[in-house]
Amino acid sequence: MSKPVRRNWQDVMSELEQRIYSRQWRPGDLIPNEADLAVEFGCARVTMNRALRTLAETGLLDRRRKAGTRVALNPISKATLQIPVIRSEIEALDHRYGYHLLHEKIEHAPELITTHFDVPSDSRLLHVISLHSADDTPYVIEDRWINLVALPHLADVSFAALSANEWLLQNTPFTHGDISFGAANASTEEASMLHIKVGAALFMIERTTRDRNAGNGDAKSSDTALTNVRLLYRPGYQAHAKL
Amino acid sequence: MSKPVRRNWQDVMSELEQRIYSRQWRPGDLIPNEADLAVEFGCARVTMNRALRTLAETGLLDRRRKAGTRVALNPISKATLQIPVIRSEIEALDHRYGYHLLHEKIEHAPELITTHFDVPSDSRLLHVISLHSADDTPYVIEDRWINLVALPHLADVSFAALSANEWLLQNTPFTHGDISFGAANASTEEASMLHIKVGAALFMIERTTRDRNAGNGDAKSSDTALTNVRLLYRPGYQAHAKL
DNA sequence: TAGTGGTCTAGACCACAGA
DNA sequence: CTGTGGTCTAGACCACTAA
Repeated sequence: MSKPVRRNWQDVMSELEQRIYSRQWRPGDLIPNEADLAVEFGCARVTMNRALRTLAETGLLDRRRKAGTRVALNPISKATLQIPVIRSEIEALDHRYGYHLLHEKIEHAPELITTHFDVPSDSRLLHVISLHSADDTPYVIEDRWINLVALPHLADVSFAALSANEWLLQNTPFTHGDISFGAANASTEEASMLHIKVGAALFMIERTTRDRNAGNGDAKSSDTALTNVRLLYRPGYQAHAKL
Repeated sequence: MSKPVRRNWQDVMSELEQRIYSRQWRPGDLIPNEADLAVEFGCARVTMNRALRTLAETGLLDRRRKAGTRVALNPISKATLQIPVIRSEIEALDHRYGYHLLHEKIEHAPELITTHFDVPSDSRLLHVISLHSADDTPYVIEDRWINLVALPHLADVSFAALSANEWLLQNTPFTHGDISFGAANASTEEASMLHIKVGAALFMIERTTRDRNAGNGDAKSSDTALTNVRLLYRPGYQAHAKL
């Protein structure tokens, strides 16, 4: 029983992890190729591939064709954050979800937004500001711009009852997007909305979602920004993730 | 050519995505099972499985044995954040990296930390505070506690020249951990370290790394916390990710 | 050019959980 | 109990890229 037969790719992966953690394979080391490892572990190459690929995805290994597989020098931690719908997030905490529409208007957007959306700077875009609350305590401010050029049918939707957050998530397919995290001091307005002191540190998420196949349905306006949202969370809020 | 033969799992996945984005399959819909889809697409079931599994991992599909595969109601966005070594992050921006050790002492830790580490509350833990800078501008404060019970050899290491961040990443294998993101107002001390105003909103990352197979090398003290670090970034800092 | 990872296929068995 | 996804296997060919 010198080499207990590993049954599935997760077991194989664990064993590989062990070799890394135990420093039998040290950072930078070139490890044997898939085929050899598969033989050594007594599994099919596909199984070994899955184990190695998964480790590479988590950043523990670097793989390159012909160059082989190496233990990563900087085990770049990849944290996978789940970004739930705000309502779900609040209800999962057993709080009563509340939603208030504060502002909904077609406006000329600041240049920052129009360049981000890649639309003419005098475009009229839909601006929606709303407040989500948990047990009647303000939870997060949602400040959103919607690209009516790409989503013209949204001009008539009212977000009085249902948040744009939910409506868009469930009704607007997007192919990709980018997101950034930061912090901001509460402005006077924001402070009064959240019932907190001016200047309090707020956790901020800013997200832009895009669609490669958007455009009004005719052209190939690839990579169209659909909406940009800035979420300002109440003080003390933290987003959690596992490594 | 009604059904162009899809060659690889990524093509298959794209076609599946299209059916979702085009709302041919709407949120909540039950879609055909793997076997049927494989026949329809003219590929092996394993290939279809890979495509479906990948979509499920990105949150676009919900899969359950026997219950089948459904288009996710809440396409929970999963953002994968890369957490690089601070030095790499700064150098990648073409800035000169600087490091200053501000504090390094074995102390009694606050209870918050000792309970987190699951060590006796009077344990003496290594406390390291340091400052990372970019082109001589303060970039981030690193406030770290190290579990000397699990990592006794660290008692003698000096972090005067090399940051604990790097040393630990490259020398201390960890199997998992958790991380949280938030915001904090700069305290008087923090403000003076970062050369900013008191109260400025700072983006904060707090991370605890653990090891299942730690312990001093003898026992099976599973799930031992190795170190906890709180990073306070200069105002304006943002972490970016793709969706 | 040759070695390595990336992927496909067909068939098989298993594990889980809904009906 | 039975349908579904989860996985394994062996062999094959392909794609990339370092040498």
